[in-house]
Amino acid sequence: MHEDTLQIIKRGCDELIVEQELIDKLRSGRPLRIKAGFDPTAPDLHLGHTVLLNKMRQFQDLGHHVIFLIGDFTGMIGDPAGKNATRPPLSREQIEANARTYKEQVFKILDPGKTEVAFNSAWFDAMRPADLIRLAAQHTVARMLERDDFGKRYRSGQPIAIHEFLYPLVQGYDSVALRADVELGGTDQKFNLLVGRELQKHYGQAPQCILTMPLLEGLDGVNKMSKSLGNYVGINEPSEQIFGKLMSISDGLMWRYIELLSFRPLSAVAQWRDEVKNGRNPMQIKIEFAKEIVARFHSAADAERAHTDFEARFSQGELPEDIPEHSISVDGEPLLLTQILKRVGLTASTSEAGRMIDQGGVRVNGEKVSDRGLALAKGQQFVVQVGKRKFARVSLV
RNA sequence: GGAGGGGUUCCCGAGCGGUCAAAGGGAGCAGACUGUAAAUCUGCCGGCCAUGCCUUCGAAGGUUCGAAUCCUUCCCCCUCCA
Repeated sequence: MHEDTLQIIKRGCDELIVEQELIDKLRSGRPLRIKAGFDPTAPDLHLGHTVLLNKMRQFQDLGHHVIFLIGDFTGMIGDPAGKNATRPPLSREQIEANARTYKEQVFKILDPGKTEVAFNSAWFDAMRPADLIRLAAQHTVARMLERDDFGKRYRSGQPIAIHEFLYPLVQGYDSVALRADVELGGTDQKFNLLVGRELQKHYGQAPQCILTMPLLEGLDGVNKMSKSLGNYVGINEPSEQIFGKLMSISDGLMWRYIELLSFRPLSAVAQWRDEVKNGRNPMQIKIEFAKEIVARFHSAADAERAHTDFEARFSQGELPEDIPEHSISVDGEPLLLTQILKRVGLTASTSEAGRMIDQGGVRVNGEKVSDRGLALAKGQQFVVQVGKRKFARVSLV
């Protein structure tokens, strides 16, 4: 084993269980089987996912075999989050479509030649009820309740459906089926990952090592980054969006993002911290960081462009480059601005449009609008703006 | 199977016959201030053909001039006992 292999593996991670076991496995010299599971329903990857993907990539670079597992069977259960509904299984076509989308995105980070994509329906669909009962017999309710969210919900009187207990078992069994040497996951996965170890022992395998990665906070700095909360930066987003979103995070959160997402050496990051301490504007560093990320998913040229675009737009108040265009047909009577805002999707309703006008958040061609009765006649072309970020170019025909 | 508690607007959570589109908090949005940051302050925060009208308080019926509030049935959740 190379001297710094372990250091590379451990960099940025939250916890490694059990370190000595991993050292022994690495010493064996064979390529290790590295497993990481993904939800089949969310093929829209964001920066939060890349924390894990980066780690997978590091394993690949060290010569190991990475298994990208799509939990299409697990998806029926839905990771327990207080909802007790089972989800209908996705159709074969949907799963394959999602898998394709995954690959497009994941291979921006992973090496396609060194990645095995697997689906856990492959072994669960073949399982008979008796097998499932045997699997369920490997764990106790008391141990399930050790899982933090189960325990909390149980104590506070929140419902827990039986099938939710199956989730960790199913995920753990995947490790058995794949003969995983190491499983990667977020810190929130620790319990499930540990169940994998237990099950492997029951099925006569050496238990997998567990490497947990910290969860990346979303743009709000409070909740973890997730699509449903809308606080995410998608890796497929246009470069200006990625840049802008990263610029909007708070200074404190910025350091967290740099720690988990930047590939810069830690010494360079330490230097940044010193500079800020000595009075450098943190925004400068945020720009450097945002450029690094844009360059990773687009290109260095795109990163430059996003930066200059950002300067023009916010430091000098110019209009953004790509304003969505809409044309609305008007017959005779002028159209109320509130109606236009709703139709164009800048506000959710005419009521909201009216409120926005009252609050001084609406501009037409840069002029603040204060009259919610304003109507525009056929033939007009203009740019409407709601708040700082939402724009539309409208022509009434 | 028995007894009790509960389901309120995005979330938490008050309300318990009219003054309720429903307190308070959180989230969110807009404005001021800025570095499109944070913090802070102010305002908004169901919809509409908009000084009025319509839809909402688990579901469906009913009582009443009037219901989130009372009654009936149903659905769902929790606790204790078995």
